[in-house]
Amino acid sequence: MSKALIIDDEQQMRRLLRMLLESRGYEVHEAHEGQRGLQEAAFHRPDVVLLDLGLPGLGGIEVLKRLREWSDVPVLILSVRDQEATKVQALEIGADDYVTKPFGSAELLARLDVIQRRRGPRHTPEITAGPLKVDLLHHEAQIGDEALKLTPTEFALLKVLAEHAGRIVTQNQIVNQVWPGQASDPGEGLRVHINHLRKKLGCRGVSIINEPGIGYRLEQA
Amino acid sequence: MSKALIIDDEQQMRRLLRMLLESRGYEVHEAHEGQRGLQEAAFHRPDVVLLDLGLPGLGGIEVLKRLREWSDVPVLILSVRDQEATKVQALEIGADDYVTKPFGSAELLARLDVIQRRRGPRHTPEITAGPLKVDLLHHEAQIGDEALKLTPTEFALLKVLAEHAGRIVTQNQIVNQVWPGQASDPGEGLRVHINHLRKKLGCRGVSIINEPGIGYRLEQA
DNA sequence: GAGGCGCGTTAAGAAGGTGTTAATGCGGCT
DNA sequence: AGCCGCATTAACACCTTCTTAACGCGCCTC
Repeated sequence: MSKALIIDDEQQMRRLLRMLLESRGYEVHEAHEGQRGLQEAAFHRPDVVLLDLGLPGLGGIEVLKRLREWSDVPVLILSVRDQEATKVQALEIGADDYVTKPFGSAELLARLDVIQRRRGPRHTPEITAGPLKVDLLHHEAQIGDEALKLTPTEFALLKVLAEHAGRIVTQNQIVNQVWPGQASDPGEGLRVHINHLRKKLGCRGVSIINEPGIGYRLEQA
Repeated sequence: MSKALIIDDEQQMRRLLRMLLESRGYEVHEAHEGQRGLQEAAFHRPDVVLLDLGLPGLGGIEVLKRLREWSDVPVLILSVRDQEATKVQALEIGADDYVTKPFGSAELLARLDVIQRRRGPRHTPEITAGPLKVDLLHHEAQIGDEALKLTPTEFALLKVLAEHAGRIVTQNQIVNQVWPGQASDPGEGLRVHINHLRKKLGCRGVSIINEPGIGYRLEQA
């Protein structure tokens, strides 16, 4: 039997969804709050997740992000928000479909079937900058076809630079993102790791440029 | 490069879609009529199909049916009709998504990405990675012809690694899947079980590689 | 041209993560 | 009750990575 997980704060909506799903033979679990939903997901291993975007506390987008850190379960977003930007964001993060409330029950069930009959490779959020690809989920980076072997610090550093590829990144920005919670030490050891990165990048299409007194910039060359 | 096929009778719509798709790097083919669309699909083998429901002659539903007789290609339905029954019918026949005209271009592109990353059914009750076979149904694993005697925890661990064979699996991912519902303790005992697995795997074609600070990777060697 | 400043590079100690073995505790089985 | 298998915990040696420090180089200022 397939298992479904409902994450929604409105009790009425949960009841409606539960009825729908149970009529389809699903084993249904519920959570009324994001944090709790993640726990339920880890525990019950649902075959499909129905996630409301308008959650109190941990928001729907955030729940989806965290869920995708370790699971590729099909997720259908339910929301009252019909703004295109929101839809696109959710879909890009890894949602499998986006349905606007109010919705038709038959359509919802049909869309549930669709996202379950096609399971595919995990959606991997990644950053691309020229020949460089940074896979945030798997902590893998590759340049062209060749994989880079990076330490955690080097990876975090490359991530920051790649996110703003082509633009200057302040030393402060880098330090704050790579070593969060620390004083904004203008980077004694930053230079060392930049150096390591440069060596590993070699001269294969991207290079780290220094902007004296300001910071660094990832450049395609 | 991915190939897309547009089947729509309105020239203006085809031009709009072509522009959108080409801006995304697709190689675009068009058909203004159902029968013709099927021929194009057979000839070009597109990676995704955008199908209008309101076609003259051979209707969109009929096109989808015939397409599904021999092809698994992801299909996104475009239609001015917003009736639920129509949506459900299309989705049940095998459409992967249903977008109502008029639509937002960003949303359309996002939904295209989604249905393409979901490609390829993975209902295999069995995972293969080089000489390693993991039978999820019978909870058995074998390497070459020889069966492995694994404890439940070791099996769950090997399963996670084999599912993403060749790629890095984060310690978080492992812990969440092998010991669900627990705090994401980066595994005191994870190392022990990895050790046990390595011993049982021996040096018979697959090995577990550690990516320090990140996780593990199952590698054929 | 001498000095200061920022940066690149290298080396070495410190910190933290990992591999391995052994001991403990729990539950099922005889 | 006693045995056995497995999960968990603890302990320690080892290795990778991080940090710190030192030094050379180029550029700018004075």
